[in-house]
Amino acid sequence: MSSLPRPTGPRPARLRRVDAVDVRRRQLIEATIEAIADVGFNATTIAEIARRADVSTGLVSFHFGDKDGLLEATLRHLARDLASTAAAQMRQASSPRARVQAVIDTNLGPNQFERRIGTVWLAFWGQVPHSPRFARVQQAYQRRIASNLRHALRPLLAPKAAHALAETIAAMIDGLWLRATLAGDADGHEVRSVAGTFVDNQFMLLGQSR
Amino acid sequence: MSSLPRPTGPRPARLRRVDAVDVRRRQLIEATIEAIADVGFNATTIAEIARRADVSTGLVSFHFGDKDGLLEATLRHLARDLASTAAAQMRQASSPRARVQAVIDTNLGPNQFERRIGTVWLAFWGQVPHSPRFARVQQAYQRRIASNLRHALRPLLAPKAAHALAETIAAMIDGLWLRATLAGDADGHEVRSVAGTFVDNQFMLLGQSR
Amino acid sequence: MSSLPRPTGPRPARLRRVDAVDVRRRQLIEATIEAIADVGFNATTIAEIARRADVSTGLVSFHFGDKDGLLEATLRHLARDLASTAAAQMRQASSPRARVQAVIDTNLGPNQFERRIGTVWLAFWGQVPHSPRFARVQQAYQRRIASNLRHALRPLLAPKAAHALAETIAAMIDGLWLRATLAGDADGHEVRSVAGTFVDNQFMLLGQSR
Amino acid sequence: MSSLPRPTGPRPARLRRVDAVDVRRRQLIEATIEAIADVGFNATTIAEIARRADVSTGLVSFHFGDKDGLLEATLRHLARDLASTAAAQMRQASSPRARVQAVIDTNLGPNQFERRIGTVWLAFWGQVPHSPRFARVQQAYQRRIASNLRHALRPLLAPKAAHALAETIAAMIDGLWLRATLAGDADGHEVRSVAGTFVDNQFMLLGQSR
DNA sequence: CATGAATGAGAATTCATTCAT
DNA sequence: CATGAATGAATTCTCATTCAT
Repeated sequence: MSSLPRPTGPRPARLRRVDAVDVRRRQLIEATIEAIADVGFNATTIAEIARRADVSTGLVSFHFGDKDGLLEATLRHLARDLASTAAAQMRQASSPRARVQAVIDTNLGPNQFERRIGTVWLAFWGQVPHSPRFARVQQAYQRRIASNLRHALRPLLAPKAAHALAETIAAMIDGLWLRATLAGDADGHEVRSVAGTFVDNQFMLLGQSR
Repeated sequence: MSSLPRPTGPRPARLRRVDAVDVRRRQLIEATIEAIADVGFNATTIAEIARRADVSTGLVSFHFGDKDGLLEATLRHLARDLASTAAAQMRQASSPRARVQAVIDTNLGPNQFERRIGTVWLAFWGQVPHSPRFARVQQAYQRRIASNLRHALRPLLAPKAAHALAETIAAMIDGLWLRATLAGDADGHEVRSVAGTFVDNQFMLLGQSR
Repeated sequence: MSSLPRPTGPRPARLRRVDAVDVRRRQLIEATIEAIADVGFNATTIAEIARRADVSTGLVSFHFGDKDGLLEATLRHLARDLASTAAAQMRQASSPRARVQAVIDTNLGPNQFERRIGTVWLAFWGQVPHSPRFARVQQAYQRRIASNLRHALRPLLAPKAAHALAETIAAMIDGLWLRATLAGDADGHEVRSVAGTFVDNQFMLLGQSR
Repeated sequence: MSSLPRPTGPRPARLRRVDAVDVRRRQLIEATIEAIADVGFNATTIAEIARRADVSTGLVSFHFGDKDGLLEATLRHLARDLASTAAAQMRQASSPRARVQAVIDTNLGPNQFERRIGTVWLAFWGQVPHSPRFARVQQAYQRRIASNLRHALRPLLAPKAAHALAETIAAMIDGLWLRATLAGDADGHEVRSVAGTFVDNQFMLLGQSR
């Protein structure tokens, strides 16, 4: 309608096709997360997801092939989200202790204690042992946490010791998260401080053992 | 058919009615555990369970009302199993440290790392946020661990500190278990030693802080 | 209700379980034949079949696994029917010529020209090139016709010549049947006489060539 | 955009509009034939056809209205192909016997034994009894064969006899084709010779009966 | 107590068709 | 002319539950 000369360049007035598709995919993934959080894994049907995303049921297969494809994309989305948060927090930390705390804050951060997120992770974990697709994503996530922690501890410890402590801290993080989520605790504050104290203690012991 | 008076006494030749029923219930619960472990929560149908138990599908509703009843009974069975193992190990422990170790050995014992058991717990946990029935059982289990640990630590610590340390140890136990199970590690040995070392460190710190 | 002593033996008053199951299977197969004849292969849905058999849709998978299983069973039923009719007619024929006529009468008999039957065969044949299951049944049927004809001709001809003539007669039978069915002709009478004349001619030629 | 007068004449540089459209239609029809031959009638979806023709799914409705329109056009294409081949072969034949042979060679020619073509005819025939559109095309084809044969036989026989023999030969042709196609035989050579011998015999009998 | 045939609601998936771009 | 995202009805298959035997 405008008679002004369109600026040449990569930017058209409307959303580009490919972007619109990405938006739709995101929309379906969000709807999936909400459905799992609200009604659980079993009750999360394609119809339920489509209803929440306000699209037709057929669209899921169009964009994700089948339900499993959508679920895997959803799990990947959750994992990627966590990873990018972790990366951002790690960049801002300037000491080993701070970097460890960054990992803790990411994994036990408020986001992760939202009912919306926590129950979804839990639901996926319940499927992991019987879904190679989920297992792959889950393993990548698990390795990334440990790797982040090892990297943070490297300046202080020999590789083997760094590995052991990283695994211990990772377990503590996951355990605290798990118990809080299963108990329905919404508050991550106390949990984060427990984890912090735990790490402080470990670092104190490290200082002594030197 | 015999009109002779039945000898009263400790044991009739045949199984008493009530015992036969218990055997059937146990048989169905075992089949359920195996089915969940083998094919996952979603693929565990009544037909699948009945096939494994070598009974007809109709029998489930007879003994457990409906599928959900069977599942809840199965979860209770798992929890009770763990509790009785814990009680037995606790009785034999004579020091606070040994009692803590008993909790660790129970929860990270070989049983719990059987694929058969671990994936089943995980599967149930995935349902906990959306099943009040499961949630109740799960909460009881979670409280029992913490209570066992608090009881073990009471001789050494003030109630509040005991509570905090108990929660920390419980989190460590669950975290180690979770990571090992999700990663498909079958070996509980290493995990138990990590937990032991962790507790040793905590006790060492306790000694210092006095 | 009767107080007479039951005759011991294999025959209970009511239908035996296994017989009832057979009746149900037969019922579903008949419904399938009618559905294909009436509305065609594509429009023959499980719901349509169940409606005609006056049972629920779930019963199909219970008895035949899936739709394909029912379709294969239906094709086998048609083929077996034809085979048993052929066998009966062959037994009553006392000369080579009569035996050939028996094959003709079976395959071009009134049954085969019922709309109910003809269109169903045709529908299956359309699927044969893409269904190994159907192809197997079809091949068995095709071989049986040729074998019947060869057997009838054996007293008159050397094996090689018998084979050739059998194939020719079989082709004539199938071709007549096909054209009549495709044209919607309900009348098998004319077709049978054409086939008969054709065979007479062939036999006449045989007589001359000797 | 050009305002120059288009040069009238035999051929413009670009394809004319109407030709380009014809090319597209042909392209879609060929893709349909290949799809039916490869995956069967039921699995031949519009998406499958579009994929093979390397166009979008929407194009089908544009050019053929709907799927059924495309299928009918495909069947007509097959029939027209056969008819034009037959016409060409007939023109070159100079005797009644040769003209009959031309019909045989056309209908049992190598083309018709290509898997690509044979299974497609068969698939359509399976639908004929339930599709008036297909039935019309099929009847036209069937009549044409018979008419060609009658025409070839007219110099030798009275109309009634010509009709009868034409039907017999047509049945033989279709029967041979059918059995060969259903059996998956790729070779038309043997089949053509069987048909030839058959006709020779018939002609010999004709000579005798005069 | 136990069986297993039968039901029927509900789930995933497919696919012809439409339509804004 | 052409695209392909979107729709939504139709279909198959699954499965917890019931109930006559």
